[in-house]
Amino acid sequence: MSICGPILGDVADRVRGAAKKRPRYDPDRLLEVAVQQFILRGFEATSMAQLGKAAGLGKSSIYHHFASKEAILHRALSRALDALFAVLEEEQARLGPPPARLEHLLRRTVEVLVDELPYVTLLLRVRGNSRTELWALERRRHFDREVAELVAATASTGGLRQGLEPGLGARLLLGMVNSISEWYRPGGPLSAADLARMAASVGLHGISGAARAGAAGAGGAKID
Amino acid sequence: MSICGPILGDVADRVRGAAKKRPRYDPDRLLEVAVQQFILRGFEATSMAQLGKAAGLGKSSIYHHFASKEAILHRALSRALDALFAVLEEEQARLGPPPARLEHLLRRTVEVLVDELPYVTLLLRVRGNSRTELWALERRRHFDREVAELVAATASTGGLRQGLEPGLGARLLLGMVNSISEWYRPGGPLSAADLARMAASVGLHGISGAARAGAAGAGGAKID
DNA sequence: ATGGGAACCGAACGACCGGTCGGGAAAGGA
DNA sequence: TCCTTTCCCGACCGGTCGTTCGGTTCCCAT
Repeated sequence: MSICGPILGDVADRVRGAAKKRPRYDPDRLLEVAVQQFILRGFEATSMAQLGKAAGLGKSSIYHHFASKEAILHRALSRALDALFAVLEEEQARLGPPPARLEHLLRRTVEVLVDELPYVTLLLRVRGNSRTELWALERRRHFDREVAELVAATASTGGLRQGLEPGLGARLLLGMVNSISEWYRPGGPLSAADLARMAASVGLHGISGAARAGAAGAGGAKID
Repeated sequence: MSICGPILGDVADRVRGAAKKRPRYDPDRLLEVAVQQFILRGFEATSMAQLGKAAGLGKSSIYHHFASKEAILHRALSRALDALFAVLEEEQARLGPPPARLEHLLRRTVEVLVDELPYVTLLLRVRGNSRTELWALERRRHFDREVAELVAATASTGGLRQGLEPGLGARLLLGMVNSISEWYRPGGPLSAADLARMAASVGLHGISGAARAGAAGAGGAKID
C-alpha cells in the first residue's frame, strides 16, 4: 500500500491550498465519488472495493459513513428527486396559463438536470432492481405525471398539434429532455441556461402548432 | 402462478405436467428469454442461474448454446445494430433532399426500434463496461454520426431553426426517438407505423422552422 | 434397434461479492 | 498533556458469481 496518499489520482485533492492533510471524508464528499463510479460502471457492477479505491480508502471504511451500498444509492437518488420536485413548487410552474407553466417547468428541469448532473443521471438509469430503486422509480413517475397533466392542460387550450395524444407528447418531451444527461458535460461552450432555453423551445415547438405530416388515429399512451 | 414446472411463468410454452414434450432450445430462442431478463434486471444484475430458471433450464445448460454470458450480450447487441444499420442502406435514406432523407431515417429508426424492441432497448442501455459493450457503443456512435450529418445537411439548406447548432439538434432528436424504447409496448392502441410517423414529425417540426423563444449563442455540441 | 450427436443436468471450482469486527492512528477539546 | 471521538484499516465471514466437467437423457437418421 501507499505511504502517503492514494495510488491513483482518484481523489480530487481539495482546493484547500496545498494542504498536506490526508483527505478525510464526510458523507457528502464520499457520495460524490461514489456516484461518479456508479455512473461509470453501473451500480451493480461497482463493488465496494472499487468505491474505496476511488476514494482512497479501504472498502470497510465506507461503512463508517454509510450503512450499506444501497444507502449510498438512496441518498444520491433522493438528492436528484428533491431537486426535481422543488421545480414543481416554483411559482411560475404553478400559476399562469398552462403553456407558459410548461415552458418554465421544462426549462427549469433541464437546468436542474445540468446542475445536479451526476445525481439525475443516476436517477434516470434506475430500473427498479431493489426496494430503493422501486421507491425512486415511483417518485419519478409522480414527476412525469405532473408534466403529462400540464401537457394535457396545454392541449385543452388548443396548443397541441392535431392527432398528437397528450400522453404521447409528454413522453416524447420528457424523453428528449432526459436524454441530455447522456451527453452534456459542463464546461463546454453551451451554458446550462442556453441549453435549457433551446431544449424547451425545440420540445414545445415540436408538439405544438399545425400538423405537418398526417398521422392518423389518436391512440392512447397514458403516463401512469 | 403455475403449480408445477418452473416457479415463474417464465417458460411460455407447454405446461410440463400434462404435455409430453418439453421445450428444447436453440440459441435464438434462448436469446429471446435472456434478453428479456437482461432488460428486466440489468445485464450485470442477472445471474446465469436466473437465466436458466427463466428458460426452464439448469444454469450449466446455457453453456451448450452460448460460450459465455458476454457472448449472449454480443449476439443481442449485434442483432439490434444490424437492424439499425440496415436502415442507413435504404434507398430513401441515401437519395433525395436531406430533409426527406432525415424524415425517412427517423421514421424507420422508430419502426426498427419497435420491431426489435428488446434488442434495441438493451443496446440503448449499454454503458461500456466490457469489451463487448465498448464495441457496441462505438458502432452506435457511427449510427448517431450519420444522423448528425444528415441534420447538418438539412441545416445547410436552411431547414434548421436559427440558433440551433446541428449537433445539438441531432442529439435532441435521437434522444427523443430512443426514449421510446423505455415505455412503448406492442399491442397497445398505437401502431408502430403511426408512432413512427408522429415521432418523426414532432422531432423534425421541433428543430425546424422559425424560432419561438429567443435563445442566444450557438455553442457547439458535436457528436463524436 | 441402435448408434451418435445434441441437449441437458448436478456438483464443484476459484474468485469475488457486500458486510462485520476489533483495534490502531489522527484530530480536538480540556 | 491526556482522553474522547472520529476516522480508518486488515482480516475475515457466508454467500453468490461465471464457468467447467463428467455423466445422463433425449431425438432421430440409419
